Amino acid sequence: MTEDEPTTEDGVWLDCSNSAVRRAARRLGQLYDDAMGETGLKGTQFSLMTQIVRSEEPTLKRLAKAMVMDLSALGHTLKPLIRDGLVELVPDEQDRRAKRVRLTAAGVAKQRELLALWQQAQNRFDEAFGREQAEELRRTLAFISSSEFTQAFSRKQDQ
Amino acid sequence: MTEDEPTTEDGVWLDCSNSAVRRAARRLGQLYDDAMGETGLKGTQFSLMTQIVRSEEPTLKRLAKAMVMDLSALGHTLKPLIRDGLVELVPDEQDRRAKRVRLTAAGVAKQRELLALWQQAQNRFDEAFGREQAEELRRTLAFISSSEFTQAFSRKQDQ
DNA sequence: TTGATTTACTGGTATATACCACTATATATG
DNA sequence: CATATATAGTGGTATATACCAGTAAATCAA
Repeated sequence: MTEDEPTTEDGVWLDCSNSAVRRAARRLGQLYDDAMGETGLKGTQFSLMTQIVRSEEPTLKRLAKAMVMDLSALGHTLKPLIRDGLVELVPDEQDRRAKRVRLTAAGVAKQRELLALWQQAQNRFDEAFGREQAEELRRTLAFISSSEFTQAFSRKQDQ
Repeated sequence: MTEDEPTTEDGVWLDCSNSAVRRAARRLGQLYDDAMGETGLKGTQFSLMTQIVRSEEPTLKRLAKAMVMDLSALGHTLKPLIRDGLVELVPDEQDRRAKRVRLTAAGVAKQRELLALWQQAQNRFDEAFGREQAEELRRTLAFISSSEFTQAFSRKQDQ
């Protein structure tokens, strides 16, 4: 083997937390998307649909907060799912500014179908990474995603 | 305080590694982008420019690998930086299929300017999260990003 | 009750990122 | 050498995601 095309990923800049987490997100995106197979949906879309179920007809605002996502970004992300009849928006009765998000019947069925595929990917992740460590990593990442962490980060601003 | 608008982020689906890492990526993206301030660039663009420097005139292919990014995605991501005169592509002498990526003089200056802002954000992160833990997290994420991990994950495929 | 402010969402625009089909170049094979 | 194959990059299209400027509805204040 000559020295070109090194298999070791040399020279990678590993010092930035932001960069590190995005790299990992790209990698896991590929892995989980693969696992979604021929369903036509991506891992991100499955996550979003699952969060909608968990949140029990959240408003867009609340769902955006749960996803740590910009409200308008969420709106755009939902469009393909609405177009494909998996998700629908229902005006709130009390507050006519608000819209509630829910899965359609087709959406519920699709989410169930994807759940099995997701579980396989998740199992593979846990086995490859170690179940204990995987759980700890998810807790760690949830902490970083929390507004508590954002506040701690922001407080450091003034020296 | 009444029970509407709960400040606790309840009902968040925390079980998915893919979802967890993306949520954290969105959060850190906001934080690091903020830190880039009025420079007109985002944290991702700074990371990319820094990786270009570290890789010493990589080809697009090698840079994509270092970033754990799809080759064509990298091409698209580079476009605004090329348009703004911060990055340039130079055809390789030996292999005329390949193009090498490098910062222009303006790009080098800009990267240095951003470095100081990035360092502040990174310091805040390390203080808020704990320096030791931050380093361990980055190592962990680098492992997940590695092809070694992808192989381990993929081997689990066949039961 | 009316005017000011805040809140929830929408649409536009820009970057981030992936996959696919295509082109051009390089390499391997008979 | 000529052809088959593999490699590097480009362009199109689609989703992911952010910020900003608007609109409409709710709430607060005088």
